[in-house]
Amino acid sequence: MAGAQDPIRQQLIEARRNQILDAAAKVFAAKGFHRTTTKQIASEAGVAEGTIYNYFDSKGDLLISIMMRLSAVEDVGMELAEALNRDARGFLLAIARHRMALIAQNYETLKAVLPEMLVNPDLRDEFYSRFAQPLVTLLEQYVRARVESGDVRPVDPPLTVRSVQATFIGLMILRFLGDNVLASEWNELPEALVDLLFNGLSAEEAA
Amino acid sequence: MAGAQDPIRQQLIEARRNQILDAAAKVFAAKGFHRTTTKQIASEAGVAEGTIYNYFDSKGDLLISIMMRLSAVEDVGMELAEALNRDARGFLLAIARHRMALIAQNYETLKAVLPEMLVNPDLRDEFYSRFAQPLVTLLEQYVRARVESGDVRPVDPPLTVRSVQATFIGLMILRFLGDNVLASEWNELPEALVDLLFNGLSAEEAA
Amino acid sequence: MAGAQDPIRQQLIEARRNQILDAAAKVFAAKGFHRTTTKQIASEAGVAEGTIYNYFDSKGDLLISIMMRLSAVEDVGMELAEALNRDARGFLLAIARHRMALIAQNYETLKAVLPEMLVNPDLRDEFYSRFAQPLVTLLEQYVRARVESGDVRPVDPPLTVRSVQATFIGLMILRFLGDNVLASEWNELPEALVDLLFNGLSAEEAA
Amino acid sequence: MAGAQDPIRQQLIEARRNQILDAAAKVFAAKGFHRTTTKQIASEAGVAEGTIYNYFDSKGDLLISIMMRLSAVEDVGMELAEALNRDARGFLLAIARHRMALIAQNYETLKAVLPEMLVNPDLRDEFYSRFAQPLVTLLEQYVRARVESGDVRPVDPPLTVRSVQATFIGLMILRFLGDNVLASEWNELPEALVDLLFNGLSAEEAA
DNA sequence: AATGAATGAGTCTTCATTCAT
DNA sequence: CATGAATGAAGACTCATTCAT
Repeated sequence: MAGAQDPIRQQLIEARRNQILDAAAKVFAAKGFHRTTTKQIASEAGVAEGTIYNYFDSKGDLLISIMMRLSAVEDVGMELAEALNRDARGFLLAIARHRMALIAQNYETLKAVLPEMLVNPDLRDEFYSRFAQPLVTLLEQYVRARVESGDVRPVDPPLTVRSVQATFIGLMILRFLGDNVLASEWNELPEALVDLLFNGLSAEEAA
Repeated sequence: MAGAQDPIRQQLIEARRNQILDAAAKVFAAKGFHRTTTKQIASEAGVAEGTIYNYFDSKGDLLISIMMRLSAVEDVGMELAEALNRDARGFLLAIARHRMALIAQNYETLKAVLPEMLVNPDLRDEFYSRFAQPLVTLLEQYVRARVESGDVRPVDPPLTVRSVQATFIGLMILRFLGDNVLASEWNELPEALVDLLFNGLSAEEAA
Repeated sequence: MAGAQDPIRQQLIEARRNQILDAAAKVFAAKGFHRTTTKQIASEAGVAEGTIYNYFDSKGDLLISIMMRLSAVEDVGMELAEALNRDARGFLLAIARHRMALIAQNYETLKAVLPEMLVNPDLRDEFYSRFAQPLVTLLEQYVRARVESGDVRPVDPPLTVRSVQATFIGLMILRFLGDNVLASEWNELPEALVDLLFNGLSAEEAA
Repeated sequence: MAGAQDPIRQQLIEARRNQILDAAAKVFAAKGFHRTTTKQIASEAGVAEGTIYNYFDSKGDLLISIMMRLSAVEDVGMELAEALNRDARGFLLAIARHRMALIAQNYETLKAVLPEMLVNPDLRDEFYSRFAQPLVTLLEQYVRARVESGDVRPVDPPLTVRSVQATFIGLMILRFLGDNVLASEWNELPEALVDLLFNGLSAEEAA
């Protein structure tokens, strides 16, 4: 009897958790973690305040759980396994598209988590090791290889790669800050970005 | 009598304000705005809690004042008036150096202000209109001009310019997140960055 | 149909009530009434939280019911009807043994009830009128009679009797407080106690 | 300047602490620790809720501090140094008077602390080692010596001594429970008690 | 102008109790 | 009857702000 209910109960629990996390992410994104009260989250989720604590340990646990849910979505390795086989431009474009899509699809979550992350060591380390570091490492290996093969100019790989990574992050921040152009042209960004990063601004041919 | 003292009094007041703002910026940068108590700020500044309120309206006013002090430092127009006369590469390098230096010199202030800015509309607008927008506007004008003159490839100016601006911001964020390479190689960044943005990654000549 | 089930149902209900009360007494004794949650009681009893409320009105009702169950055990009159016929020493010994045994056999229950009793008027009155008062009254009558008959010295009956009663209570408290000697020598207590109360400490003969 | 204020400030702090502890003890005694709210304590003390936390870490700290203040009052060694030189009866009387007076003078404090002590290990250990244990130890040494010297009958010292100690505690409990006789005759208790403990109930001469 | 004790509104969190299944 | 998720009132505690000295 209970055997059949267990999976159902698990699903209900998961659904309720997501319901609460969605509400929390929405309010955190709108007002910031500290300005958000548990009462507001409960109200947004359509549950009582106490219900939140049947599913999460604390308000801080909500934020961490929001980020964990994002981690589950992120999967650099998979997506880019195929990209590695492309030429440099194709690779860069795949990365850029993947990144911009990730940001667009998780806009609220990221807006909820990022400001607090800059200030909370636990979240920071989690983010850095899950999102920032893996991409930097992967890019660095790729750039080194392509510099050796001659496809890419002899740039400084660590700094170059961090600059590329920084561009993704900075564009997200600029969107958070309310930049209207980015909001409306977000889908054009990967192309423009790759054009910039791959070909550079200079009209002159590289000597 | 008061006539002679006024300027002196003004200086004393200004000194005390700075003493408090320095302390506040330091603690905000270390623990975040909301986790910082006025007691901690007072302790760091070596004054009593009440004294803070003789110079500032509220805790929030401290943050705004910290940012205002940064605004006073920033002076895009001045610095770049001369840069406009250089060639594209020189211009970009001047901008990058200026930006990286600004970040390095105001590291604590920026770390104090930025996370809260993402969450506080007042601060956000102030930052966007003072720091982000002016540079974007200036860059955009420059890029348009140089595209026309043929010095710069026919890129999409708005997106390109935002990407450049985003890179500066993203590098700052990555430093906040504790990236060691950026911390130690910060001074090498402008060259590497300009090399990337101006020449691009591609080893092939632009057709 | 229900006619035959009634007695059985009554037994089942009684069994379930006792199961819950046993669990409650155990946890109350270990952690105190207020620090105990209904969830802990349910868990200890092996039932769901809601089930408790099918048998008891409230958490407080559990405590009162625990005490009522103790009242049912206690039966001063019965036990001492025979003791009244003994000589003074035998009577005192019978009382002491009865009391110490009662405490030992209901250690957990008493430890659960007593601290809260000191603080809860309802429980206090119940305890005082059921346990303290009857014994005091009985002892007082007995002492008065024996003083008149000359078996007992001309003591102040009310104060003497309360002192004797106090000794029982105090020994229980000292055990609650973790006194190791009392825990291991509890069975020797009645003899030692009667020796003290009956003969006194003095080596000199009463003049 | 500040040199002269320090002692004054210390006195003010001590006065405010005592004001709050008095209020807390009063309300704890009346309603019990857990049923007392910090708001009630504040109201009773005539201060704001927050003020309590300028002087104490937590509600629990109030209780511990109440007990500590009692510890400062208690001074078994001093009082009884002189009593040791008396004969057995005089010694017992001195102890009894000292104990009954201590209870009477700290009635509220004890009523506040004792119930929670039975349930809180920290308080329990503090009480046992400060109040129960020292008196037991001292009595035990005294009884052993007097048994040897022949002034006291050959009783079992550990159990006898604990019984005496238990009587003091039990009398206190009976008062807490609302015994009217004890409340009105408290001052007569030491004599009656010593009469009982020293001479015993028996009218017969010890063989 | 400086101080820091006092304030009390505001928040997170707990947990006894209810009730739909 | 049994269950346990949902509830929300209640309470301990924090901390920005005030103000008498």
